[in-house]
Amino acid sequence: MKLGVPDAADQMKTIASGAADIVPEEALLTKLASGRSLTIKLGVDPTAPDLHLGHAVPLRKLRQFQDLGHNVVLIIGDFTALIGDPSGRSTTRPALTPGQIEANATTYIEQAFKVLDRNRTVMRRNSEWLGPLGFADILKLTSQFTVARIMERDDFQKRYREGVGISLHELLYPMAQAYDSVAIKADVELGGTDQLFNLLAGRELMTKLGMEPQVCLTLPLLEGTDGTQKMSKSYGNYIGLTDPPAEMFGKVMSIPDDLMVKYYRLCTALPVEEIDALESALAAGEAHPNVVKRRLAGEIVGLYHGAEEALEAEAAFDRVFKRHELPDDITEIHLPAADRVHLPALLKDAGLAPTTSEARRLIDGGGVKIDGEAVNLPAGSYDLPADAVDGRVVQVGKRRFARISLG
RNA sequence: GGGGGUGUGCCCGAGUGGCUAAAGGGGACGGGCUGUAAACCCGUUGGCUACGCCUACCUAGGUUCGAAUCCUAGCGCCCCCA
Repeated sequence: MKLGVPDAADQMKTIASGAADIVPEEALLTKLASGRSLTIKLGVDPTAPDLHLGHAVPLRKLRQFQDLGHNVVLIIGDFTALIGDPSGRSTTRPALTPGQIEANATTYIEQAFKVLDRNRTVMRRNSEWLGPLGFADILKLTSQFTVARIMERDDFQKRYREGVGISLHELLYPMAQAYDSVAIKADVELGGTDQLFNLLAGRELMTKLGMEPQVCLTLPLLEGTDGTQKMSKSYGNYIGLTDPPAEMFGKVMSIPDDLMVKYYRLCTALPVEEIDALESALAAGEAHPNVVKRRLAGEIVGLYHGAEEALEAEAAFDRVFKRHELPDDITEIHLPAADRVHLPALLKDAGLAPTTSEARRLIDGGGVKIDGEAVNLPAGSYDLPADAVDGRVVQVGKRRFARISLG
């Protein structure tokens, strides 16, 4: 064993931590034991402009590979984005315009390097090799797959059975992704559990073309802050990599307890043994969940913003939610002067409520405070004298604040 | 190519001429409890400076004093036959 490079079995321990499935495990062990630097592939769809912790899960796993001395090829699916990955989808994805794809790719790369090691990362775009393929090439490739095989896929089956439309081009997605693996000669490909089919397609295609097939490593999907649905911007349950520290801390604190260990495994850089210890302490009731969750939030914020910011975020959290004081970074909102202020309009203008109707409901429901005092207005009246709000902090719910200044 | 269905609010889903801004559920939001967790209880859930007004039941027309509800055309989706 070379100095500083763990042997295959030790590497395996780190790689397997948090992984959902490794197919086949022995093949990975063999590859690791060969001693060469492996090529680890991750394909990403530049469909969303902002990355969140869910996207970071495979990136973290890639980082572990890098730290073990392997090389990562990050494939921007600029060409496959034209198809739209049908994985986990109940309907056909809307196709993106090339402009959107470019913009998304740029921000993706920027954010991905918050996690990845630049020196061991190669960036490729799959338009490089998918773009030049002609119809004849595509026919040749499609002949490697059977309809029955493609239709084995859960989501295709489901959609077919339920009569939800499947566009013909969607059937080609797995093949396109498989060809990526061929193009870069991948040793291992990562993906979410919903990607297993696509990953296996790559393995099959490589075998058919006489190459050493890639190993498929799947990672669990990360549930969002609601604890049930997978983290996604469209569900509004995501924790963004670029969220400000205090917000990030708060969001982590709001995840269900049951999810803590999973988050530790998939979202932090803590050693496996330490996480195992935390898990058993929690199970035995020796550790208070709140303490463990605070640590988790601190670790995650620290990862993206630094240890100092993490401490500050925790302090800010305590100030607002434990001692019910005001946060220290309240947005200042300037509004034109007036003798009397119509509160619903003010809430809307200050961005504290989406509409005046919603603002009224919040007021009626006791969800609005001025300088910590619940606003209690007689029915049908929503006006306040100017000095009742000027220079004061208006609060909606527990986490929306704004300091108002008129003039 | 032919025949038959179906399209409701964030989602599911009632409603088949006026009493419907549209039952019920889910979700979401606000309040209580708390550890900004879960569970539980309560309330809200189209817009509007608002005891009223405006816009809404796929789209465009039409019938009617009056339509989400009836008619016509179009669009989407589904099923059966070929």
